[in-house]
Amino acid sequence: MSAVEPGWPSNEAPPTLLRTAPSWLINKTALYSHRIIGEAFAAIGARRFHVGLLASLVEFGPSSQASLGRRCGFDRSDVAEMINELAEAGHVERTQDPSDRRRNIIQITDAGRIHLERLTATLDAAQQELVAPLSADERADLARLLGRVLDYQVGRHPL
Amino acid sequence: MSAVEPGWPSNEAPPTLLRTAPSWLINKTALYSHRIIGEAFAAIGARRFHVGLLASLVEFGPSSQASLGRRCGFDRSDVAEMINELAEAGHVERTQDPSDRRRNIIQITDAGRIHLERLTATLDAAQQELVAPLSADERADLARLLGRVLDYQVGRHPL
DNA sequence: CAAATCTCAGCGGCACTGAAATTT
DNA sequence: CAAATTTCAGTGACGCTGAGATTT
Repeated sequence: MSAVEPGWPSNEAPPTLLRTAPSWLINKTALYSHRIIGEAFAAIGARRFHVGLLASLVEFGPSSQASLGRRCGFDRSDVAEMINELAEAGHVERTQDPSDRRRNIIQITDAGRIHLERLTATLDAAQQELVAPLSADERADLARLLGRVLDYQVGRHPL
Repeated sequence: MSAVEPGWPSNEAPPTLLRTAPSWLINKTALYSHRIIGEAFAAIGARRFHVGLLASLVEFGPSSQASLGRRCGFDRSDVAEMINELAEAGHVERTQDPSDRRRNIIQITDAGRIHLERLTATLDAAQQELVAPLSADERADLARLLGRVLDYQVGRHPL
């Protein structure tokens, strides 16, 4: 048995300080997550942010851009751009709120719902690839632990 | 008991699809990690990449830039820039390898070792903040699970 | 007036690509 | 010639800031 983990080139393993640092483990795992999910979405002409926005609109109904941003953890200014793209693709409709004319009301379209179904299936498959080495129990543990950290941090600073 | 997790604005929780997606949990947790560690390092005039490179040089001795990049998971071209910065600050020395003149030999300096000690202390404190809501056992579980995912992914595609 | 919303222009950190030059 | 290393120029996704215009 070796001190080096499987998968690493045995002569060029990462320094112990990184290997045992939760922040490094989280960041590098997030990098693989980006790659795997990003490629899977790109293969169907989608982007990572689509799924959160559309799922939000389905679960909570029509929303303002600001509310969508708070739910999904996107900056207000980025949401404007994202909605441009989703509206251009016909996945959402943007109308002005007559009862509060500062706001846009964003609604998902039928095409958007269909798109979301593909996104969900694609995301599920990509995520299975991501956490492939973990058992079902371990996947649940990981989600639980990350959720605890996230809840705590969100309580200190909003997403 | 409510269905909404603590910390979230009760009326603007994230959609269930995100909340239960491992990729989203990882990405958002990584975002907080970036912020917390980044700010802690900025407060002492340091950057996140310093710690990995310097720790690598201490643990494994003088290395080429390519080797440093493979150990820490940095792109070859980014390493060149990073070493520029560390050399400028006097934390490393860059000399040409006489036995293989393609390579640079990067060595940590005494100032670099002192810098690393500060970095390590700062990182430890920042990481405690990051995983504050978890018990010691849970922190170990989280590191173990992330490490398993990382090892698996590194085996498929290098860092 | 204070606060919220939308929009735009721009910035910075970061991962990455492609290509050139050198050396093995 | 093939492969490895360094370097540079540039790209793109992403998180974020600041400011302006509008409305509540």
